[in-house]
Amino acid sequence: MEQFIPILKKSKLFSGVRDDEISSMLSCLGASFREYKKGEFVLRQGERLSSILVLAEGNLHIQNDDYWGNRSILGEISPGEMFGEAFVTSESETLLNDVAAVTDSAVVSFDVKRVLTTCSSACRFHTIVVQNLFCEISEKNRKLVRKLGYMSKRTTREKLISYLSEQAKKQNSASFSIPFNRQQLADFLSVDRSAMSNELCKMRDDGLILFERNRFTLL
Amino acid sequence: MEQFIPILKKSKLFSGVRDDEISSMLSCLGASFREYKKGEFVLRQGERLSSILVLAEGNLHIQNDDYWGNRSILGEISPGEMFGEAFVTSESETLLNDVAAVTDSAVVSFDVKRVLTTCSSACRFHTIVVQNLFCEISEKNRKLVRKLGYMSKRTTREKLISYLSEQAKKQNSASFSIPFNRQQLADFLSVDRSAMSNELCKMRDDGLILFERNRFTLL
DNA sequence: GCCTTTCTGTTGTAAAAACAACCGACTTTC
DNA sequence: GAAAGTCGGTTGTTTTTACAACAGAAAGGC
Repeated sequence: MEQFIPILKKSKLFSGVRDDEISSMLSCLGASFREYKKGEFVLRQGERLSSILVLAEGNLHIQNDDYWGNRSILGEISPGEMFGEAFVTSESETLLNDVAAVTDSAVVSFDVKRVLTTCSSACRFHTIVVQNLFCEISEKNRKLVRKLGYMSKRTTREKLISYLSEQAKKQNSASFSIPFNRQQLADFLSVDRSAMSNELCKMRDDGLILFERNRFTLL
Repeated sequence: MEQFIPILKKSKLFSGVRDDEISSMLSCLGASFREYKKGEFVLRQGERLSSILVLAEGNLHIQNDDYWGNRSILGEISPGEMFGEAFVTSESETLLNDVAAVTDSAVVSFDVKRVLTTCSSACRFHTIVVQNLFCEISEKNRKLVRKLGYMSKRTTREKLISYLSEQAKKQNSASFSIPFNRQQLADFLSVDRSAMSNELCKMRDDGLILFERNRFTLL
């Protein structure tokens, strides 16, 4: 487990926690670790979850496939990000989505309930981690709200504009890369890929954007 | 403020906290209270927020109106529910939506940062409230994920079915009321009201559902 | 009661998206 | 380096939605 301390140290959840504190938390919380091959499922819809997970390396998609094979991508997880946290508090509710490894990935998991329930809050790291936990779950919340913003737009063009604008803002530049290919972006925005591809080209012809592969520029 | 203790006691945030503990928290956290008339805005998009809010009575909508007057309803707040919590942790980010009073409402606000930052976690209520806070923000998170589930459906019919099924499940009955009228439901699902109304009738003709006003039965 | 406002359903038309099929460019694999 | 697979773009058709305008029912005010 020790090899992940540098990675965990950079994660938002352990931000501000010293190496030796992380180390003691890992053993205290019975942290475990697992690797996943590209395409493998880290979590499956309908499962129950009792641990919080942090992606150590790789890339994950939170997604959902219906009977007819239509995929919907809820979000994307980058290294250092926490996931699954919203489902550990509910005894009754099961996972609403699959989590799949887009590339070979490594995941660290541990029982965050213990962070919240043990009365050892006197320790410095407990206080910090609880705050970090709250910050990161809030951020996830805002991410979902922003996504609902894109999805509530009525036309594909509006969805694209709101998503791309947000990315430009986030990356502080009119030129930026997105973490999706065309099919994935379409699944993320819940539109048809070919129709979206078509709309992107129209937007380029209208002088709104430039793009090449997953790199976009807003004009 | 004291008059709200019975209401706050029933809220999820203070679940498991004794009256006298709530009382001391209120003063400790400098809780304040305000009433809003029907139609008034409790929060406006773009504002910064430093307090967590709890609805004591009435009904609120988290919503967003674009330039052309198209409204999008993100969610609905019932008495006892917390809101605004996802925006207190971010110094930089401003509110993404308005919060409007659908009926005359009363709101209690207090600085939850103090719950998290003070080192007085030794007190019983601090521990409980932090746990409650985590549970409720997780629940909010799941609510958003569920909403994204409805919105990711491609057709109005599918959106309606997924939303109505979820309500039936939540209320544990094939017959249930929803907290929206037609226009509000359309704004919630981001579809056109008349088209949705039309689709509902087709679904009734197809023997899928029965409805009258805001009461629905799944068949 | 009567008037006004709000709510819901209906219809027709125009616009947009989904769907399906295909093509060429580029990658990967053996 | 040939074959298979992936990716992005294009086109035409069908389906669905948005939009607009209207009408009847229900609710609320005076």
